Amino acid sequence: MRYPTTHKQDTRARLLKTTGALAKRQGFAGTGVDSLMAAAGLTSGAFYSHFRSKSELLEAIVHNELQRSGKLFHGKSRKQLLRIVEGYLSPAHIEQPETGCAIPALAGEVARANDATRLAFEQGVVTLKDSMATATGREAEAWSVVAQLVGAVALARAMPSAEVREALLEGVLGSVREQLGAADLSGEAT
Amino acid sequence: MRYPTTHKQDTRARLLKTTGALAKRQGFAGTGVDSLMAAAGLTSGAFYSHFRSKSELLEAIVHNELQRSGKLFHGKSRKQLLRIVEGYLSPAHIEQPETGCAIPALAGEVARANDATRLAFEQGVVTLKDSMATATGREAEAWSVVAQLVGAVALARAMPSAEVREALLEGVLGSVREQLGAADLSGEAT
DNA sequence: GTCTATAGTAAGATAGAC
DNA sequence: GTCTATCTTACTATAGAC
Repeated sequence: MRYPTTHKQDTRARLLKTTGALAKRQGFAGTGVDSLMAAAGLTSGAFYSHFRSKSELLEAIVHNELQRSGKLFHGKSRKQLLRIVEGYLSPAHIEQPETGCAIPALAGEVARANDATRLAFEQGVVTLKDSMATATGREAEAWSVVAQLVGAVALARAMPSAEVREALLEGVLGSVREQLGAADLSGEAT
Repeated sequence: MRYPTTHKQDTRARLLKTTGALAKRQGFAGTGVDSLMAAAGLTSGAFYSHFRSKSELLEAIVHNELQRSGKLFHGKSRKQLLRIVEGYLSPAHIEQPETGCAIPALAGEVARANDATRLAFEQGVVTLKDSMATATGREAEAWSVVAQLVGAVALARAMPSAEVREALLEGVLGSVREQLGAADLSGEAT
């Protein structure tokens, strides 16, 4: 029985989505090929028709996820960026890593991954920084904002107390608001 | 043959040091009990005389490491904090996670650990934030500084290009300098 | 307290049927 | 392209000798 020619790329796209979500929630190293494939309704035997190894999957996930994140921030106005940042620093984003940004969720594992994976990660992060720079003006300040966002989410997810988490998120949000120039938004277009 | 009564606690201290270093470099989940014990010159059989499980070890490592970090920042003057921050954001710290701060190195794994581990982590982070608050004045700004430090190190370790890493570290350092009030350090004691 | 040996499980990856 | 079955290796954890 033949499969339609689009079947493989469709399956690959589905795999990237489901395995990306699992990796962001449970960690990539901590999730076996078996579980990764089961999440997409397949068995581990089929895995190697799509990826040569598990580390190649991580590379594909990072590429896919950071491209998605990049598009979310790209070309946005100062006002729109502020909205996105508010969502980024929200309790909902802390509690749902599987649908959230891959950068804080996977940074630790990417640091120990191969060059191709780290390069894909870097390109995504730089794109994000560039988007931020359209609002901050200065490059240096854009890096400061990106580091704050990533650090805040990574920290908040590791801390059990809701009060502490909220103090952290609120503090960082206030600081980022200033850096994005929220003060002079009143008479600005979209 | 009897061991001196201090032997067990000495060994435990040594274990916390060596396994902490390994966990910070290779990741905790990615390092087997065998390797962890071998790093201290012991075999895996002896592990369970010191810890009831591997997750109990993580808890002990986090407790030990964050207490160490806490002491490094505690009671320091604005000027001293600035020095420490410069080291924190240095290429040396990025390249040597095993001797560095456990917070960016282990945050991802702690986020998926048990409550006791996450609580120990949180207490360490709050202590660090409190130390920062002596220099920033405002609590919110102290959180901003802590998030920036952690985010910058986590990101830098995952990015392969030295140029990009340095732009990130420099940008964040400049921002943190301002928040720590580096401008008015001229006529200040120690 | 530490060793060797091992139980039991789960991992990454491959082979061959359909 | 996906399945089941399996190889090999590594893991956490335990048992018993010293």
